[in-house]
Amino acid sequence: MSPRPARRPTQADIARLAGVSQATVSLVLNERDADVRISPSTRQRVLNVMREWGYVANPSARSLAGGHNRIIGVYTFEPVFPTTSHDFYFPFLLGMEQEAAELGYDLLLFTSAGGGRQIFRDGSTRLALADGALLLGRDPNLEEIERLRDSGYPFVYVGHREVSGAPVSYVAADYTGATQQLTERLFELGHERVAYARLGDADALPSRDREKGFRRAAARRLAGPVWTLESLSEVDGLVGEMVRGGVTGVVAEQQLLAEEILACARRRDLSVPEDLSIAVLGDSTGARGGETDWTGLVVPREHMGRQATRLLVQLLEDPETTAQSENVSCPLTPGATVGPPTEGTSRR
Amino acid sequence: MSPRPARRPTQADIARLAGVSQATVSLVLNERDADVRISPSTRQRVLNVMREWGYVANPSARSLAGGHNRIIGVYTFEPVFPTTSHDFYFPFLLGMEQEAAELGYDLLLFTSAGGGRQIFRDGSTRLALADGALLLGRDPNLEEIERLRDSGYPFVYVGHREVSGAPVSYVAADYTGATQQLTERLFELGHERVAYARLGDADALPSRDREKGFRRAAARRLAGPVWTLESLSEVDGLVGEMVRGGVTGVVAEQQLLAEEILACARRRDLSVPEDLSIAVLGDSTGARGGETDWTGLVVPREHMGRQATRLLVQLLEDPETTAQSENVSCPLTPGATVGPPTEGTSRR
DNA sequence: TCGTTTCACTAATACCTATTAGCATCTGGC
DNA sequence: GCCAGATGCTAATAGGTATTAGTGAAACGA
Repeated sequence: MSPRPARRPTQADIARLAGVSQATVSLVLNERDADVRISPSTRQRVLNVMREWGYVANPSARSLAGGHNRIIGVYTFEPVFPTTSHDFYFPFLLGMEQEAAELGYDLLLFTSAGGGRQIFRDGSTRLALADGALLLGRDPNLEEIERLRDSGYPFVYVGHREVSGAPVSYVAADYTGATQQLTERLFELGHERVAYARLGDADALPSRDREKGFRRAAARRLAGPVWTLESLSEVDGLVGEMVRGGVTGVVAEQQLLAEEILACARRRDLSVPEDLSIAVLGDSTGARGGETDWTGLVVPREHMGRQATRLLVQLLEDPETTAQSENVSCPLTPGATVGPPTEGTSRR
Repeated sequence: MSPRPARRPTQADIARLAGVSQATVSLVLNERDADVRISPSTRQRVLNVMREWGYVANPSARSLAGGHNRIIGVYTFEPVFPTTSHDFYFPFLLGMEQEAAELGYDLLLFTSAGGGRQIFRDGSTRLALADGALLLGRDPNLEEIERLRDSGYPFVYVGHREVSGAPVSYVAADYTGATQQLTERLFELGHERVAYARLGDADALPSRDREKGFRRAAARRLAGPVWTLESLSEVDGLVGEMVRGGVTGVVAEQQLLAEEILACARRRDLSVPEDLSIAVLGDSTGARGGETDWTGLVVPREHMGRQATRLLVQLLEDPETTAQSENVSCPLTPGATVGPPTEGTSRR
């Protein structure tokens, strides 16, 4: 075995040592027999020199010459740490890793972006180190996404995402469909007035998607109101209004909100699910009070990660494809917080 | 905003559109004012064209021109899936991600290697897509490691690793030190005869490291025997021998073995830790029977991941550095399975 | 012997960026 | 007017690989 080279050997080095041209080295390396003939003795000589000097092709040069590295980038709009954040991202990443492995792609995690995360810095972006990228995060910078779209760089957003101008590709959970099903379930069980409650911003897309599903299910029925609360301190008053207004079923957008509704109902000696049924539209990733068997939906994070990866590879391998959006359905969990209303509970 | 380009614009395109040279585009992009002056009007004109056409620098070209992309590869010798395997790898990955983030590097997970994993394929390796790589796995191909070493490609192995020829860099858990401490702890508590038991291969490096620690602690004492078992069915006989031989403390290499020893001791109405103290030298990653408060060591996976990443970056940023090995100490867990022997338990 | 085909390569070039010596012009001081 | 320095660029080249038109030599058949 030869002494370690001071720098990594190039094809030009191998060519000189084997007494052939650099083009021949490339042809031998890439087994281009169908196009250009190489004699067995020349081939063997080149391979021997490669092995002896530990030649490794430079992927940057390869990429520059041919265009692709089969690398998928993963960019998050928040740092993956602390751990609570990691719990949110982990199932997505798991799905992405599995699908990338099956499709023969490697994953480049953009960990270096640090605290003040920007896709573009100094006029360029590290995302371009990968053939294309998967974007995810709860509070993304829309201008950066639009700029990335305009740059022609292939990417898929994980989550429902609408931007100004031309559309972007995304894979979203079908919150609308799942919320509609849960709400219809309440009506089918005999609940006549069903309300919708959320905590915080009504304009966020996932929030609007869920409300849309609720309104669809409630279209031909006596719908209950849609409430937007600023803080948990308003929940007790809300439960009071529900009782007075004859509401026997509620669809709660966040698990935290659902838990508070449950607590207030118990304080009022209301039984759940008979006096008040509660369906929850989110599975809190920091699930702490694991005692309640909630009726609700499961956010299909792992499956979304897989789907997004598959869609991105499709975009990469067929550059004529325009922006695509796909929905992944949310499984429902039957749970114990939704059931038929008590007879005579039509408190009107 | 101009229509999306059929292909990504290059610096040559921007130069033509702005009426300057490609070199000027590069200088503007990289803010090279200290070296070459660019007038404000020219700068602005170039920046406008870049923004208008969504120019993104090609990192492959950048790398080829300048040499580094600040990417660390992560290569595992087994697929990261199924999930049991992922539980093993996850803490290492967590440490690596954190350290990479702090040092300003991105992580490239080599997911595409698939089932029949080889570092080298078709004369090249995808590892070279990264500036350097972290290797980990329980059953690596030593020839491939040696070949990689000889290629001059920078890497660090996670775990104690010895190969023929020149050494390789690695970061290992200090099993020797921790085992020595646990064994000395038994002696200090009054145990006079302490045995060592393992299940399976005595030649594996982590096994030898642990035994080494045991022998050090036992050097000036009445050491108990070192047992190597083929299967769990031999454990009952072993416990019988311990009783007859006056052994009151045992250092078990694997948690599975320790659990079986505990079960056999209970069947013989031996109390733990008084009649028989059990120290365990591994934290099973598939920890299932979480009821026992084991005295033992913690494998510092996350810390090892961090350390390996730090060492690799050191190798990358100082190419004159020779192979390094570092030990990460294993924290001890006090637990409840080790305590003073019962008075008069000197059953001899 | 001549023309055609086969064999086995190679010279040149493309890919895109960063770097730097070189050059033309202008300005200010003597 | 001459010279030195400042200003503002540019032409050329390096980095390493993949690709292909072109070429020289050998073999074969008429």
